[in-house]
Amino acid sequence: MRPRDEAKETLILNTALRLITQTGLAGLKMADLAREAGVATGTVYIYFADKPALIARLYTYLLRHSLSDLTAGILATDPVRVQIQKMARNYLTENTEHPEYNAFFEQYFRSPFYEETEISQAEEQSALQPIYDIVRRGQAETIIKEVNPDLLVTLVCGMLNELAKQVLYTKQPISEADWTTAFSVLWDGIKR
Amino acid sequence: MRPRDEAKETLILNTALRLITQTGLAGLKMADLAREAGVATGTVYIYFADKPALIARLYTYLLRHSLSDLTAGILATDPVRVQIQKMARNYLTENTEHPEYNAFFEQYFRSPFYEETEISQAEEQSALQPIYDIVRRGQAETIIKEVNPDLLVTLVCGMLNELAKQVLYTKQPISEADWTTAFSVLWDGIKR
Amino acid sequence: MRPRDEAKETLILNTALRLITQTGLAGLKMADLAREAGVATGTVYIYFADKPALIARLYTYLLRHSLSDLTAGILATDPVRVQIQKMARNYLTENTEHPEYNAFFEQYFRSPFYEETEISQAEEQSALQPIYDIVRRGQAETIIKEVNPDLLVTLVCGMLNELAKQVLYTKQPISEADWTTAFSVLWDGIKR
Amino acid sequence: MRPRDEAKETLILNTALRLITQTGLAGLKMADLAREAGVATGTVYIYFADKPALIARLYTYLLRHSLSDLTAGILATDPVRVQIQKMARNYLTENTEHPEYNAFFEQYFRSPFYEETEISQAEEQSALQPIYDIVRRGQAETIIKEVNPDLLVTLVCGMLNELAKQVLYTKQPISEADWTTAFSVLWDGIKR
DNA sequence: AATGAATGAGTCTTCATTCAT
DNA sequence: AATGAATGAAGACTCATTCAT
Repeated sequence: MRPRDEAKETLILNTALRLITQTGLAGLKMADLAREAGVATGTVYIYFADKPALIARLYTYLLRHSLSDLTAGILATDPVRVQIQKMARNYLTENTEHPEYNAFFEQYFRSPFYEETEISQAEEQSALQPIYDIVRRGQAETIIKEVNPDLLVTLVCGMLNELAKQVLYTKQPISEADWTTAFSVLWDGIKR
Repeated sequence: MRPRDEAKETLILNTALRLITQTGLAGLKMADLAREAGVATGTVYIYFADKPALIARLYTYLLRHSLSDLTAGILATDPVRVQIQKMARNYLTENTEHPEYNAFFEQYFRSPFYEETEISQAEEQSALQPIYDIVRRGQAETIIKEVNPDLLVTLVCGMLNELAKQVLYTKQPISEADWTTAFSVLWDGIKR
Repeated sequence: MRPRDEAKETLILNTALRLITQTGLAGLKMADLAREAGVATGTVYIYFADKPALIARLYTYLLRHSLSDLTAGILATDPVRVQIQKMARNYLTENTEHPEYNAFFEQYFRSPFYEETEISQAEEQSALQPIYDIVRRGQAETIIKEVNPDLLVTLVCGMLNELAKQVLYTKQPISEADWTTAFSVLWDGIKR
Repeated sequence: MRPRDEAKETLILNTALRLITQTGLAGLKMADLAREAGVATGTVYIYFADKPALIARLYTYLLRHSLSDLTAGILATDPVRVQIQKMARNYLTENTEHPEYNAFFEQYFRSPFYEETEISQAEEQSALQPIYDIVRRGQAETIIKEVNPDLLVTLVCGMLNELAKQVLYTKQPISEADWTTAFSVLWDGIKR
């Protein structure tokens, strides 16, 4: 017998993401997905129980991959300000280079698929953990405002998300000058 | 022969908006819409050629009706900081009390319906005009950072949008303490 | 608007029965049914929620029609023996002339559709009521064995069902001589 | 190279019979059958060309194995009445304890699988031979009605089949009192 | 011979749109 | 203009059968 191809699940998920980016979550058709992935329709149903299950799996899959290298290039010896700057830049880069991820998330939360599934909030939380860690460290060092970390993370992510959207719409990479400005707004906003 | 009922068109649009907020743009079914609006299915097709036309009409309709009260309560004599605080609060309230608007827009841009429409960006821009006006005044008074206003508006709107989402997801109105904190981040970020 | 055609439901049920007789319950396809009934596929779903609902409805429909004229030609003044003979003959005729009914029932009870549905036993019982009535009268007149009526009805129906099957398989109507014999076995079996 | 495993074929047939009893002939899925039998899907196709072949094989298999013990416990010295009573009891027991047989046969004849098969009626007839033998003896001894034996056997089997069904549906074994009653109806029906 | 992943034709069901009233 | 029954193309999912290992 043919061994169950572990890579095929990933192949299907990536193909799904690509199609969703092109045609929207609502436009995803199982037959298209199968054809694009180079498998038969039935094969998709070997790996995923049904369409909602596929979408839910795609969600957790992207969650794990989207924010995975948020800490890239950050040194433990970096001062808090530098760490936050690097991480913010990573976050922006991630969102700019993989706009599909956010595009999917936004659609998913508004879709009929969202309510149906039981997905651990924990997973979602853990992805943002590195951000919380630095915020806490900054507060401990009395560098960052001593307020609810959830609120700070919300505001900072909001700025970066909107910035990423802007980059996407204008289709122009952000200039170094603009990035410097943006980070100064971010940092002045959260520092003590 | 009764004339084409203007109020009925509005009724259908408002019903559509409500349903889209509940079930998503993709989940909107013409039969549901008709039933909820209290008319027959065929009647919807008297006022709108087809589903894409309905959605496009809803888009322009909302564009004209959203963000309308951004300047409410603002006095010309208020100092810049107060004006911005009031306007930010208005913006947040608007987004929190009328989440349908953003919910619709977010979905619309990602949907297959978007490609089909020919609508001027200009209209959208004008809604944000009061924000630009105050930013420029603040810069003239050397109170706000002397940088690209687009960037500032982007970052500020990003913060407020994310905050509004938070309010919606937790279904808890924002506390005064949190609002004070949020505005301090916003203001410290943009002030000179 | 077109008024909802009351006869269409019956048309679909009768068409379904015909197709099931030809191809078996498992062979019934909704598209075939629609085509044969001369309506669109979707129309079937206006009158019946789904396939199981259609089958369940067909069951109660046939139940009501199958044993409806069991008492045809029976006079209140007939003696018990004559009443039973007439009713037995009616029952046999019914089963012979409408073999589809029994064919459907037999398949229905064994099918995956059966378990799913909630159908009142009461309905089923009431169809056999005329038989029970006569049995009770016969017992009251001390003409029929004083035993559990359920058992008597079971045995008598068993004889007649098998006889009907025989008629169907041989495709020969039962001779008067055979009927006389059959009824003598039936009557001698239940009489005191 | 292992030889074609005779026991495995029987295992598959018995598993098929069990599943058909539970879910109906139409509900039998080859994948379920394989799993329940503890073999791979493909293995089933080594022993049987396809689903119709499997069903046809099951039919002849059951024909040979059912109704086997109809004469168990019957002594040549028993009077006709006792022989018939014992045989009727055997028949009832057989049908009650092996409802799968009748369940399968009833469905098989109605199914699309039936048309395809070429099987001699003769084989079926021979199983009922012992019943015919006793009936003839009873008629020779002028104890049983001097009528067409086919008709008598039909009626008697009809009673017993219906009784067996009753037992199955109520899931209660028949009481001795009920059996006595049932046999009295049977015997009074056929005796001179 | 045995395995079970893969296949894809075949079904059920939905829903935007039409049309007779 | 209004109605809602009817339409049928389109899409999700199943399952008998094949085939690479």
